Amino acid sequence: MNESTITEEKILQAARLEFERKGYNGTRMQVIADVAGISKASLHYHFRSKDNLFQRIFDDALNAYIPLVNTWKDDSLNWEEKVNRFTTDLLEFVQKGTMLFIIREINRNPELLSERLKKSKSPNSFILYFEQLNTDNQIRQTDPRLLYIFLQSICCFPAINNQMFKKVLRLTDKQYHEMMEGYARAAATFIINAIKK
Amino acid sequence: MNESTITEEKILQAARLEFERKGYNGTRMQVIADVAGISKASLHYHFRSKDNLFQRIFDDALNAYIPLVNTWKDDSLNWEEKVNRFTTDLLEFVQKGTMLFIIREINRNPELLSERLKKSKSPNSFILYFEQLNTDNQIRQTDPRLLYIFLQSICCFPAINNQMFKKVLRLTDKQYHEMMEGYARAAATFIINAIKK
DNA sequence: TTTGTTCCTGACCATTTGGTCAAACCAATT
DNA sequence: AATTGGTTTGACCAAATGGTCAGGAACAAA
Repeated sequence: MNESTITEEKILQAARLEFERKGYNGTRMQVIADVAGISKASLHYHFRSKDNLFQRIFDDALNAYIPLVNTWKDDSLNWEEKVNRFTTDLLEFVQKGTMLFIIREINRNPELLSERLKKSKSPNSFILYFEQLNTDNQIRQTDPRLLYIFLQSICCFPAINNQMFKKVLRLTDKQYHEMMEGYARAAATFIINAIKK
Repeated sequence: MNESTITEEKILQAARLEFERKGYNGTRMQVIADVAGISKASLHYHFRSKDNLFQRIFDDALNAYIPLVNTWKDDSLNWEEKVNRFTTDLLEFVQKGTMLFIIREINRNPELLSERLKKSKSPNSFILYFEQLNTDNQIRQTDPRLLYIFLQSICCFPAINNQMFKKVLRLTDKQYHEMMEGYARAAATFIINAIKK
């Protein structure tokens, strides 16, 4: 790893931190430079502009997220086990705090999504799988699209809205964290119960 | 309604629009003034500063939200009917687009919440109600706090993440809107199925 | 008509912020 | 030692932005 790559790695790390925490509009190039331990001029040398740097960070975030929610591994597990793994994987990602960042920025500028998601070809494999389960009558008849939304919501929202949940449920950070330990499993069970015959 | 109140109402309306769409950092006082159809100086005459105006808008938003999620009306409906009404009410509020605003700003500055929520005394009435249902063995044993989170998530998240859902599920605006028509009912049924014995 | 009050505005200000640039630095090559 | 090419930086710039202020318009009270 040469000198330049090291610096760029430091920049990306700092930029990720700032953009995720403060959002595009709240982020200052000077702060990124400070956190990365370099000058602002050097920052601009490596990444031409704020927009440019942001695009890079946003792409990385989206590329980590999309495969996670757009694939439904085809393996030997039965559907209940699959639901369990899906919620676990999703929750692990979502804990990193990237989810609010993605949503916030898409909302600020919806173009961000359209530019990047045109390619995908066949319908979501999650949908296909649950359509089949419906046809085979293995679950209570449920619109797979709604099911998808329910599952995503249950997994993603607590990570985004944790401040509010803590307050309203009167939980300390520690208590909330403890509850979240078993959350993936509880969520999966809840969903399974809802559609099991 | 005197001259001043009319102007202030126009300002508040414009400010709400801007703050909700663009967030605190993305909002420009000049734009609020333009939308309200007055000068920036006049804007400052009525609301001393940007912070001041923002506080007002944020308070209004929070005051519309909190009672909605913190109360569980005690009436003659049975628990399934209550779930139905709760989801319906919550979804109606959430459609207005205020939810992402609240979450975004709380995340930017958690103080916003702590300042405003210290007063509430007894545990959330939703929790109390479902604790009782558990004790009476009327539902499948479920941690009421988790249930609360599940319900909130299912209702709030689709309104926040709609851009993403549309893309991933390959739905047009019209299709998505149609699906959302019956969403409150579907969500309630889903939740009821999950905890019904 | 004069005086006073409320509301409104153009012009202006200080600071912040993304971005540029010439000069310096430094390691490798000749 | 001299040259070269990539990297870093302090100083600087133009635009944007929140905020101020003196004065003007509108209207009512004296």
